[in-house]
Amino acid sequence: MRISTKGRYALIIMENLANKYHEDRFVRLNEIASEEELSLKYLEKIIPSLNNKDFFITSRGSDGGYKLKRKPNEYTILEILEASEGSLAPVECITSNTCNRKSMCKSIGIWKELDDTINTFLENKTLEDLMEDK
Amino acid sequence: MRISTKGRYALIIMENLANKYHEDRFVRLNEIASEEELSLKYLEKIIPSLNNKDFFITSRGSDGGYKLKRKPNEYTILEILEASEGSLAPVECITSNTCNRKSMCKSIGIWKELDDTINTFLENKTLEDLMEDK
DNA sequence: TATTTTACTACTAAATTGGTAGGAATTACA
DNA sequence: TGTAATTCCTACCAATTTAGTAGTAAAATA
Repeated sequence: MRISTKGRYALIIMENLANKYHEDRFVRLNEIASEEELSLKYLEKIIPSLNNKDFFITSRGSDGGYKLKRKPNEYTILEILEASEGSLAPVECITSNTCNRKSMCKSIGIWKELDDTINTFLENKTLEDLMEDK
Repeated sequence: MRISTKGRYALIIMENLANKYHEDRFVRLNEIASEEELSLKYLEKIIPSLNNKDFFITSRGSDGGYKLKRKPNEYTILEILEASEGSLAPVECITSNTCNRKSMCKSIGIWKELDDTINTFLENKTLEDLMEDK
């Protein structure tokens, strides 16, 4: 039941930007990639899912880059992970309703409670909780 | 962050046996497979991970099968899922220690807390919570 | 000895993961 | 005006994982 690199690297991108929030400048993705020792090309593939959620102010072209739109404590870890990974639900049937064992399933109650437990935990953590100067 | 069919079907096998616990007989895997509309051959592949953990009394040959060794409320959902899926830790570094970003990682604290949250929840649910007559 | 069942090993197709590669669009600046 | 820097977008790919199937050996019963 693992979080993939997509979600983990998304958190790293966000945390990197959070620590530069007060600098109020556009941060190049390549700066993040080299500081965090990650592939620029792979980060480029992860960032649209975050950008779609309106997490950033962006600027293209020379001297372009990304900065956070909101204050770090206004992003929950849950929304960052859901944006990058999709739903964190432990079983598909919580979100999709396509399971053909549904009528006979005894486990669904536990899966829903587990899903709630995970979501509640991650909803109550924000980007600020990841920051250095905390 | 999904539980795979291995874990889900393991829970189904255990729940099926739990509901027959009072009958005190060896239940053939084929009986479970047909009642639960799952492949016998696939269940055969899942069951060794449970059997290794000493969950069953087994008997081979004609009239053989499986029965639970303990009472249903003496199996936690956590131990069943860990037996079938392996660790449920949301990131590998919680169990393995091989991550090369370890010194710079800001997220590890959150992952550990999440892991604890999940484990605590599943430790406090037992097979009995899945049973019909509850 | 024949049948039934667990136990064990090998194989496989499809999906997912974790990337790489290349180029178009946009902007700053010399 | 042109060049470099950067985001944005699409296509590709190798390795791993998932979700099984197939076949057979070993054990127990009748």
